[in-house]
Amino acid sequence: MKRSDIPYLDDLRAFETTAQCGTVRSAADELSLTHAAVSRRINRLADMVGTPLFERSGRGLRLTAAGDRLAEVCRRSFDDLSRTIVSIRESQATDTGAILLSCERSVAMRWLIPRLSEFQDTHPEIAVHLSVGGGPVDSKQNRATLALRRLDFAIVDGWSVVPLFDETIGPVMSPDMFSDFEQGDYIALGSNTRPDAWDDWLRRNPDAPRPRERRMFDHHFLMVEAASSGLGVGLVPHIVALDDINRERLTAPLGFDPDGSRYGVLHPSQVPLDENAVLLLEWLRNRSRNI
Amino acid sequence: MKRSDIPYLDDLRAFETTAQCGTVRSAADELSLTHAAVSRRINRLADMVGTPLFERSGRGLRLTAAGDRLAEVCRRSFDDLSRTIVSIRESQATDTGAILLSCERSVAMRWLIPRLSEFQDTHPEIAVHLSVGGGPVDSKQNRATLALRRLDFAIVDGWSVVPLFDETIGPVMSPDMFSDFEQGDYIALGSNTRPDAWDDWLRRNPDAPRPRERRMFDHHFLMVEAASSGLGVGLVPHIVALDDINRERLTAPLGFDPDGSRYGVLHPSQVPLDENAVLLLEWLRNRSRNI
DNA sequence: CTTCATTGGTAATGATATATCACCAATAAT
DNA sequence: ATTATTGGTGATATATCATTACCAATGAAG
Repeated sequence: MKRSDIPYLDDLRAFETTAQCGTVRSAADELSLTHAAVSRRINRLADMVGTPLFERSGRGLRLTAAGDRLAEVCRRSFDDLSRTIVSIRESQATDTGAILLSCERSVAMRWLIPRLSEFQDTHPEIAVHLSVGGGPVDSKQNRATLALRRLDFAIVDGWSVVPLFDETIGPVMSPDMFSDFEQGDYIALGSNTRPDAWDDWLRRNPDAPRPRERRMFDHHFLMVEAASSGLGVGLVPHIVALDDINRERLTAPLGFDPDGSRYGVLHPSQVPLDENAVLLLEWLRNRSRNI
Repeated sequence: MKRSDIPYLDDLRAFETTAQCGTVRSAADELSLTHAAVSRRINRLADMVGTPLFERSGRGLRLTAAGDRLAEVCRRSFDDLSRTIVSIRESQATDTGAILLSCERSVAMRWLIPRLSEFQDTHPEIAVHLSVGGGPVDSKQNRATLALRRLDFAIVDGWSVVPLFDETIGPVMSPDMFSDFEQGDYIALGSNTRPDAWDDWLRRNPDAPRPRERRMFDHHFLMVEAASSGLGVGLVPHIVALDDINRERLTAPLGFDPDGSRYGVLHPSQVPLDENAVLLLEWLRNRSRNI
């Protein structure tokens, strides 16, 4: 993902504050600025996005649809950042001895957390701090952390990789939607995090029934939830659908095909893993053997 | 939440790029800056956070534990922002006629989405675009949107509120953890989004068994998932635990008590709701009648 | 209808922030 | 020992940006 699309935070903050306050002038008060400064920032942001964020309504402003979406993402992101920063400020050196395990959100929710209690039962003395986040690992070297990742990026020097299993993806749906799916009477559910997933899959599976319609979600895990709730057919990794298939909340009539990528655990190769981390790593390998 | 804890985006971006690249100099190249500028930004950010984000390692840097956490939040937030911005750029006027329904993440996943298919079955012609996000509603007036919210903030002028139900919260756990809970041999699972939830609840329920330990998650829905997976006892709103209780994946031995707040649907009062939105609103009221 | 207090938008200017250019110290490889 | 890296820092020139004026448009009050 290119980051060239990110404007200045100060612009975003001015915009978000204005969205909350409702008027430029009250936002300016809140930010200890003049309304002129706020106005400039908002306009520059709108230029950058390519769409007006506000439209005039009487003597005030109202958000456009695009502005509404952006405002909500801003608020969430700022909340996340703010919360993490105060949390870091407070929890100085609280994490003594804990293992930091980083993992993608969907995998954490649908695979890791449901199995983690087993590990905790056998090793109650080991504290595992779970940190959600995917994508390339952050730096050449960071803390003695394990990172469970989809290996779709270049491995940075200084990290060791323990491969776990191949990623396989396939269409999944609520069992009572199977006949609709066979007849091509289904909505394809996608996520904006992997926008080309359906196109790629349909190209590789020319005989599969074509979707009647498409529907995008902002997050992968919302899409999975929507699939198990019968809103349509989701294209998901096997690992994420596993438990719901066993519970018969989902079926995968066409099975799962490898998409080339694989999952693995990354850890810094310079610093040797401590014994707790080795235990967790071994447990991860065992648990993922039959996927 | 005060937003005074948010530093400049340019600092965050310099930090995040450095975390990804591994060295200040390569990050400076990427950002078309000199290494001096990047170094300054990182140091200022570290001052703001109150903790060193990097520590020297040979001639390079490595993230500290705090830096690691912050880097991951930065990456996620930037990805989110970047993705929505390009998505807004592309999808100009794609959302014609769709209802925008905004809803908190946890409630969307554990309550709304599982029920939404029912609404879609009876009204397949109505497209509902779901947008996750909670907290105060953004502007005095925005699009013809419905927002399902916990009403723990001041209602802005220009919005109408349709109350739905009172919020009740209570401790929930996997059924086989019940005896441990009774004996006070349990881990209290909390989320950083509502850090005082357990303290408040324990104060209001002095006879309830006290937790042996605490464990915080970065997000509410991770905590709920951890509770149903048997990692401990979560303190969650009834609406979020409802389905898992019916499926007997969770029990709530002490039931749920009102915590003073309530849920409702917000919509702009100036613009009249179109008929589709009225249908959705009515459906929401019916579905939430027995909570 | 007029007046007045709002609203947001904009051009020019001066204050502020900041990137650069030097340096330096420390490390690693040759 | 030498050289090419790394990151850090002080002074200065630069460029950003907030302010101060203004203006147009709207809505309420008289």
